[in-house]
Amino acid sequence: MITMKDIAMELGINESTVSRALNNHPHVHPSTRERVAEAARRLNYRPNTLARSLATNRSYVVGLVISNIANLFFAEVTQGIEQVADANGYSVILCDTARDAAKERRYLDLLASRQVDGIIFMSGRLPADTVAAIRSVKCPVVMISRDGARYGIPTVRINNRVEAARAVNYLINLGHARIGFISGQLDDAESGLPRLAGYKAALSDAGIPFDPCIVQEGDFTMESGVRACTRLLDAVPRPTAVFAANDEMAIGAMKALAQHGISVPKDMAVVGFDNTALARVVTPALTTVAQPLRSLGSTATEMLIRMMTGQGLKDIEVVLDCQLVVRSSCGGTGI
Amino acid sequence: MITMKDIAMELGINESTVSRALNNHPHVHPSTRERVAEAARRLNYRPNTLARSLATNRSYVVGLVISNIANLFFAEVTQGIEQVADANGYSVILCDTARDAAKERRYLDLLASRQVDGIIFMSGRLPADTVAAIRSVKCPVVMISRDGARYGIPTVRINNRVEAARAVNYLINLGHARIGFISGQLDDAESGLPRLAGYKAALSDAGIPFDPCIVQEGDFTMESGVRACTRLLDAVPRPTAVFAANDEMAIGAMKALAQHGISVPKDMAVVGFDNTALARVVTPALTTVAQPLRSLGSTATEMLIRMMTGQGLKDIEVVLDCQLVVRSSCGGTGI
DNA sequence: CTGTTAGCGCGTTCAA
DNA sequence: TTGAACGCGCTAACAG
Repeated sequence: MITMKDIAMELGINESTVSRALNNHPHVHPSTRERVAEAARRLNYRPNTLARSLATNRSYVVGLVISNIANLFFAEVTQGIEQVADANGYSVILCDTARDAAKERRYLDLLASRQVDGIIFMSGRLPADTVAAIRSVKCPVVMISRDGARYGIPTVRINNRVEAARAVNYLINLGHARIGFISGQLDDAESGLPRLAGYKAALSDAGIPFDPCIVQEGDFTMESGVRACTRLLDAVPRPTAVFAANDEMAIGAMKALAQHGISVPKDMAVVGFDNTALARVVTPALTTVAQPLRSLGSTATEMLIRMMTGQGLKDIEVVLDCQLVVRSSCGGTGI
Repeated sequence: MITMKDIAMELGINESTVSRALNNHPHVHPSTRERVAEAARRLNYRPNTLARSLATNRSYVVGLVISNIANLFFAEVTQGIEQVADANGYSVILCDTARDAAKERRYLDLLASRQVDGIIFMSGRLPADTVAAIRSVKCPVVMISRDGARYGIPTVRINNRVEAARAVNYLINLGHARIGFISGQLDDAESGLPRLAGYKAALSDAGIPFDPCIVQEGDFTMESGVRACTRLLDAVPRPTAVFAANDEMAIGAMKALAQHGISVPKDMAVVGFDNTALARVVTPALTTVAQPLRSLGSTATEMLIRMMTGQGLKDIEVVLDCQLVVRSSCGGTGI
């Protein structure tokens, strides 16, 4: 490995002069600056970021703690994060926790050891010890789609209640009065309960009575969507539309409908939530509440950068809007 | 930040003794070891990995250069990589190149600056300057699904020719004699040409003449699959089966068939390639050549670790097998 | 078994 | 504008 010392010796000057020249410090003679640059090029010098970080106490690395990178939701958010991080000179260390709370804490510790300048967290629930682990890391942390603001942790999220209501209102405006709902786990304080609440609120605002018989709990998997929808089909009267708390369950619902020979959207309208690539790929293409996936990532990263550079935040919580993307599962044209 | 020096002073002993105790070196008195451990716990000591890496010249970080993390193919491979890396004490720096060759080289340079112990590369083609950039990084590199072996770079891959033939043979055994093919870009030396070659070989082995009219080139996107399949439907005689070089195009094909009222698999069998989550989610669920996605990642990482720890490799190239997963697009039962 | 010394590569004083 | 000296936190070599 070739170091600053090497190019200093090569030029018969001092190491610190090399450092200053390479880092574009103000008071270096143009000629020395040029000689240093030339020598660096010629010797194929590569700065050692580790040493620099140790000396400056800034690593230009951010940690990303995520529950499942093979899930399109996280993968798309991750892309937004990586892009903004890189554009600002930061590298991203990827930590996939597989929803294991112990692993989450281990990763937080690891990242602290690695002297990351900041952390983006979007994994798991927030029990007391996880919050404690986050606090014990001394660097800035931003959360995505979690209830971090309650603990004073800067957060980027959507308003799940409002966005779920958006979907239901759309179905109501389409003329549906009997709308089934496939929820996620109701102990999920983010995508579970709030989306159910939004469903209820929209019905209530429209004067439609709430019928628990046409609410089925799933677990965000396609298979659970199949089962939940199958149960919904037994309800009397049978719903004319189904809203699912995420796309995978909505897709499962469409599978169940296909099995029963029920045509979408002629006999049943289906709406999902998230708008990962899955939504546009299924047949018929899925109408869905589109989360701004990349924006969740990029916005969070921008917040984190402001914090890492000591610029401070206007708001501790940023709420982004979703958009209803109408596709053929609901009367749109599809691809 | 609390350092080894702090806990050394606290205990009135020497810094290096602390280091040895913390690192479980052989010759330390059990009692001092315990006192050090206790003090470390009490003071909430966290090792500074940066400093350690600088001193030992090993960072326990690997770089991952990938073209698109929001693509399920890469996301699933990435999960395999991260899992094995973490299990062996390595962290992963994620670099998303967006298929930009300049960005690839920039990232390689960055990773070298960050003193990564190794790199996994699965992005883009391999023009001379990319190969040069890879060589100029002095750490071990492993490639996935690329023609790296030709340049002496250890590689994990599948045999695209053989695996494509596997799918076509399956269709032939099902009784199909007129099998359309939707290829990827033919200038893709990995998933393009070889898969076409496998298609041709399987036909030839079965004594079925090759008809260029029922081969259409796409670009691996769903939309291109729609267009290609639409063209295939005009061929006379019309194919009874379609094989697409990846799942997205196969899904596009199924969309086109649905638009034309052609029932899958009754009137047309469809087979794809890759087996990302997309394949099991579409309706009907897609029969596909299943790449061992996580294994590609984990195997590559295991190779890399062998290299980084100086254990050497048996083979410079590891070829993994695929498996045909039969789902309802082809006569299977689907979900 | 433990202390001393030196050094990893770089940034940053403080003088000159 | 440059050089000399020191420190970042940790590991390693050599004594003792």
